[in-house]
Amino acid sequence: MAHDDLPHGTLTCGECPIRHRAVCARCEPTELGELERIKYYRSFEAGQTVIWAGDQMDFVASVVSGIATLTQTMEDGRTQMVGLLLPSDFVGRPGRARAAYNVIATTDILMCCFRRKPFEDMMERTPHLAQRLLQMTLDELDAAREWMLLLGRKTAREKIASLLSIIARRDASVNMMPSIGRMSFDLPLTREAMADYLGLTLETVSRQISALKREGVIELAGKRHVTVPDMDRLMFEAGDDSDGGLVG
Amino acid sequence: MAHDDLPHGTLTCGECPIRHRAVCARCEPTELGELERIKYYRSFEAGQTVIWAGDQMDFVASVVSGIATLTQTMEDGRTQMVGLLLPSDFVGRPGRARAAYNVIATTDILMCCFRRKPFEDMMERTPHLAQRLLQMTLDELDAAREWMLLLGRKTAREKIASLLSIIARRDASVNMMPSIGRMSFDLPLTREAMADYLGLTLETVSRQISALKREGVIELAGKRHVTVPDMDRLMFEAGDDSDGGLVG
DNA sequence: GGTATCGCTTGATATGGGTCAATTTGCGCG
DNA sequence: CGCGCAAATTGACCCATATCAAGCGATACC
Repeated sequence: MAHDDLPHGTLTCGECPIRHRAVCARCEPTELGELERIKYYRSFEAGQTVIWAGDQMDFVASVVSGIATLTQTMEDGRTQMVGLLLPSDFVGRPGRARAAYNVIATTDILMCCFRRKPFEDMMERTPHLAQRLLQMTLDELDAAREWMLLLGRKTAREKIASLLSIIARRDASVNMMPSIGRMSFDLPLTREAMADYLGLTLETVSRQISALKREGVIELAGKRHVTVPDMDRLMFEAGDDSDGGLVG
Repeated sequence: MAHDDLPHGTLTCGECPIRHRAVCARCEPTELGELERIKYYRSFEAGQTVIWAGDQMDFVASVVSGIATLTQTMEDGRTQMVGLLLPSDFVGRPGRARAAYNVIATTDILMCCFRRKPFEDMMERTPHLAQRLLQMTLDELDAAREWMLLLGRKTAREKIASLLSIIARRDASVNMMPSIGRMSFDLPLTREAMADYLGLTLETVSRQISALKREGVIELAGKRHVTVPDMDRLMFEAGDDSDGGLVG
């Protein structure tokens, strides 16, 4: 199977574009064949719960298309989103018996699943695979820590600006575009989902978006399509380092 | 070298007590010998910066004794703690050229360091080591996500109660004690550090601790020594699930 | 022994964002 | 084309936490 024919979201190596990230067909043809044998596809409709906190997880998976969220919930219903799963993202931790949070489909999604046991067995034997997963997990950890700064110390306005600039950048990286100057993209989340992500209420999200629009930091076409006339301005509003440098 | 003679904080296997966590002398004597050859010790005084965001990191390390914190900082000085390094915790991610945050010694600390390059080379060859690091990183990720819920959705009182119960449990696990009923421990952090951890101001931390004391949830001897008459009560105040179950 | 300092506590006041409630917008569907 | 409903907006009010400020107690240092 040629590298370019791989289904979107297939596990591939670190040299490939962002959407393919764990084991490379070119680098490891034998391993890829083995992965092919233990994989299957599952699809879920928007709103469906893919994994419930406490579930026995019998598979690990990579998102092929669509968007899902990881959420933590308190007994009284307060919820906090703790991660966003976009195409190519991996879910289901090898070695974990149970899930610690809910995975909920935001749009219809398709996932490429691997049965847990054979996947873990394979990981035992192939350092390359364990290392790729380690890299991906470290990336997630960095993102989670960045998010902790946002949740703990940023104002509502900065939180919104941060979220917009992150979505803009992920969008740009998928389309292989630079994320500077004027940019347009669709919001893949409702106001409520944004609020859960940012530790705010949906009313505050709405008010801050209106404020940014009123002040010309963003333009809105409909409720979901955003145009940012000047990414630098948005990054400034987000309170991020002006050098934009992602260290680490 | 007998297993029990290993210096506190040495990398060991998953079957060992919490303080020894990456590679096991009994399981992998050869590898341990190799690790022995590339390791050295470094100590830092309280307040010293061990690693500065943006640093080229030439080593990875495991905390042997003392406490350090991971912090993120914004340009205007707002800081958010994003991790706590206790004895046995690992820092310096293989494959990362630069640090993404500051590591600051809270007390005098001793670290067991491994030169980066040989460590990574060794990881290439030993699936066991990469897998142990993956496990540890997944644990950290779970903790980070738990923390995101706290930062985004908990009240000041719940935040304080959560922090106290986490410290109590870590303390108990180090001393191999159960973490139920009546417990005593020392706070390893100043009020300001607690505030940075919780996304609060130090005044609010102080007020909430006073309130918990006034209401009998905790007792204080001096400013740092805490006694919890009833862990269940504290957990209730923390807003955590009453079943106490750590799923995942 | 006196005093400067640091960590902490407590009080008074200000304010950002939450809460509750009323509309408005926009989209799917008969 | 208009109905119905969910999502989003906007307003009024309130409260939890931040901010600013004063004072306390222990420890270190001359």
